Amino acid sequence: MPNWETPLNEKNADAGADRRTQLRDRLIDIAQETVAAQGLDGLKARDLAAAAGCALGAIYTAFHDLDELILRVNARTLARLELALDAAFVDAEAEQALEAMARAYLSFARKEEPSWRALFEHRLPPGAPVPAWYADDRNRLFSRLDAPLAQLLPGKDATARAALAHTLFSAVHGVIALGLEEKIAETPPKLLDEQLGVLIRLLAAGLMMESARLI
Amino acid sequence: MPNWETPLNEKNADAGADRRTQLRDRLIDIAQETVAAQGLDGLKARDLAAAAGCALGAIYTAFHDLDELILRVNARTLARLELALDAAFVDAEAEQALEAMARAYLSFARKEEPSWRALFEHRLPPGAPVPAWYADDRNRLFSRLDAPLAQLLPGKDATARAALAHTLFSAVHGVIALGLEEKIAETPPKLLDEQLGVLIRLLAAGLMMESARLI
DNA sequence: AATTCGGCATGAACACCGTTCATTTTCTTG
DNA sequence: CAAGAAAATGAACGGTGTTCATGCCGAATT
Repeated sequence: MPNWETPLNEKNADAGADRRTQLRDRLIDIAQETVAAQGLDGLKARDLAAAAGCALGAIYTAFHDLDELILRVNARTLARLELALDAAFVDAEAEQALEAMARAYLSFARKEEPSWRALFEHRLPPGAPVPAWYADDRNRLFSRLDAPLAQLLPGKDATARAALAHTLFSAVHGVIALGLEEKIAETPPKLLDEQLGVLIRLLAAGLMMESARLI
Repeated sequence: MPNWETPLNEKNADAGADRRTQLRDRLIDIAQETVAAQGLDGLKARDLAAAAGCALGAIYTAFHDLDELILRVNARTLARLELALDAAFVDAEAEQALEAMARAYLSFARKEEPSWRALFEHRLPPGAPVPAWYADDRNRLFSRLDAPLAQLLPGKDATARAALAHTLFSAVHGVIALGLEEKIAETPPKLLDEQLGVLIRLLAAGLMMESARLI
């Protein structure tokens, strides 16, 4: 058991910890590039160690699992996705904001398809709980829809709005996920653009009606 | 290369082929049970051979791959799903039929969650084409929506209707998939029921408006 | 400064995976 | 019944993630 409690008075008391986080970051960087280029299945412990210039076992001094490393990579992907959604968020009309975010989501999925797929392909071992920091990162995604929905449905309370945000996001995700999935249908890009527009038009019409009913 | 072209005049000329298909069916049966109980990851070649009472190599006399076996298992799952959707298809009002099918889809996903997940978790090796027989089985799913949509939108042509069916199915699938995905949100069952209802109400309202516009 | 000592990086080794193929076994055939 | 072809077998292969006895190195002590 290391002497964590009494760090010595040296200036580089926890130099070991520094090198640890340095290695962590380097491994996450490389894993991120690997996943972006070859998908989750392209991530191999030995290749990763070779690319990072460290020993195979060193990976397991920085992370408990490869799963933990993958969650870190996915967290970064989520952060990039948030940035992409925010960039699309023109706070003009609520309806247009929702459409812009849906289009941005499709655009991101296309541009970073392997990384985006990794968000949903990865499963932790059965019984392993999702780390709180990852759940938070993910929940922030849905909250992006909150402001437009509040504008569109002022009568709804916050929890109902959060549930609706989740539902709308899931619906858009479903269309995009199955549309990009070549195994399911191989939808031509133009058709997918069009069908996403159809979905949004249908949902928007429904929201308008909902809004009218609540008034 | 076996002498397929000239089966001999014996009564059990192709006894080998019979035993082959017999073994195939037995392996699919066992794999189906395994996937239903433990998910795709629970399917191991050695366990499968042991359960079937055959040699490890015998699996590869019946199937080229484990992937091929998995596709067969998934095809059976698709067939059961089709049955479940058909059972829910009360051909009364189109809107109610669509809702009933969505509810039946959620019910099936809950009752056979590991098998249902296997439909979407499984990926064939990169570059491998999807067998035509599997693509057909999958396309039949969407076609279930065609009749209600035709009733609801008589103006739309068949290809547009097929695309719309695909879109609606995908949206419902997205809500159910992310709702059942504990990694994403752990939606309480009652809330998921409710949100599926919300989605259907929104989409139905949109379809009504679409229908009105087309007339 | 020499010497001990403790903690950490190391990569060979382990358990397990899907897949193959030399060997054995089985069956058909002349 | 013998000879040959055909098919089943499971040990072996190459690959995976993970572990842990080993040796190294830097710090503390005499």
